[in-house]
Amino acid sequence: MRESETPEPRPYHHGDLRRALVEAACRLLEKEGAQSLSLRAVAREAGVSPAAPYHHFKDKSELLDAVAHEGWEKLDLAFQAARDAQISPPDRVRELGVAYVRFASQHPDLYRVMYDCSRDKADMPAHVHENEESAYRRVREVLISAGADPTDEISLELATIACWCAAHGLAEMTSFKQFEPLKDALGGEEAFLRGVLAHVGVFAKGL
Amino acid sequence: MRESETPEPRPYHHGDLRRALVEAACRLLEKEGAQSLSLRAVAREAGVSPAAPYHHFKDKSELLDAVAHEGWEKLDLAFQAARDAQISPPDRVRELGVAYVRFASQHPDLYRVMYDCSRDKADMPAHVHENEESAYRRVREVLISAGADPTDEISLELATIACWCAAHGLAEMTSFKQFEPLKDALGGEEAFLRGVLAHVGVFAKGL
DNA sequence: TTTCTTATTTAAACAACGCTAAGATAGCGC
DNA sequence: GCGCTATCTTAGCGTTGTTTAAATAAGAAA
Repeated sequence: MRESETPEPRPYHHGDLRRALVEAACRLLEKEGAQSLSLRAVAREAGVSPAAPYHHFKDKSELLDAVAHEGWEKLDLAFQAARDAQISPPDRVRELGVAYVRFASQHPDLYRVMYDCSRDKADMPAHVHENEESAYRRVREVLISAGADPTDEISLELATIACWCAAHGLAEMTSFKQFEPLKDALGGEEAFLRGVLAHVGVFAKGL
Repeated sequence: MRESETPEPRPYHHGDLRRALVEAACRLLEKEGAQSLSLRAVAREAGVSPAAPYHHFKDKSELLDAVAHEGWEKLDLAFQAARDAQISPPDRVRELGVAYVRFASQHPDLYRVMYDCSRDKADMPAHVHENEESAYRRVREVLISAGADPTDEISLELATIACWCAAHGLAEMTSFKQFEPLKDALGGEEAFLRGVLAHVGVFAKGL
């Protein structure tokens, strides 16, 4: 807030502690895992006292909300390649699914935080669901261009939800070590993801 | 503590504290939620000191493992109706899916513990995957009797995994309040579940 | 400048947590 | 009786999330 125009004249004691805390939390998440992500550890990583975060976040869960928000933005970046690819609509649905699961596979602890926040509030994240550019809307549109009946609102929504469920389920299960042999047989995790999604109706045929 | 000499002859100090702790944990899970399920609270609920559980479980996660085990057994009971129903194989796959998600919807905190245990060990629960009676095998068999090629081992396994992913994803997302209007439009959560699963290829057509 | 006001941070403390170590107690075999 | 072992308790350690009060620094007003 209120960042001034010189290189580093910190307008307040720390500068932008809120931002620093979120970044420290992300750093710890990659380094130590979700298990050991305590508010005190975040404050320690940012070089401030344990009580400092409370001037920028109501409580720990609000810090995690901010981390999750950062996560959904990173996921959006991971989507870009699939979004811009010049491929058929059904293929694009599947590539969105692959990008989603691959992101979760590469940042498991961040994904866990992202999803736990949603679950605790019994809410889909705003990024995913609400605005016009959201992945939810995008899947919906691709389903239509792949042949779904645009007037059957209910069926369309059910199909979109089925997409998300399959992607989320796969995202959380892909690390199970029971699947290692199958991944090897298919030549890697990427092929495994594509293989599973190919068996989910909405991903396979566009409806 | 130490209720007076009741009919039952307690062979040790408490009788079967291990069992009592698991039951106390399940009770707390229904009453207070997963958030407030601490080891100390479980001990309190069971009427013993905070250190007592450590003679029956190595640490907290081992207690949760036992609770999760209990959970998978309860889920197996919830499966029975769908298993024994006299319906076509594709219908049975879907009914298994509905039973799975409905269980998670009715016992959200227990389901969370069940799944967190699996994720922390990067392992499918043994009940689900290993033995001959497992739901995993059962889905597999039903897929075959519904027309899947029994010789294509890889495709069969991918389809079975797709089933689990969709069911798990729906299990975790069904409580999102964004879906309330849709549930109302369809006449209840049960219809909503069936509607979503109908859009997942493996549930809809058996392959 | 000096003073006042407010935003930010710290230090100190509280209750609760997971867990460990030491000792007390109860059941069992001898 | 004796010892032995499993079980449970009391006490304590280090950590956590959170609150309170005091210190400090920045901006505005005099």
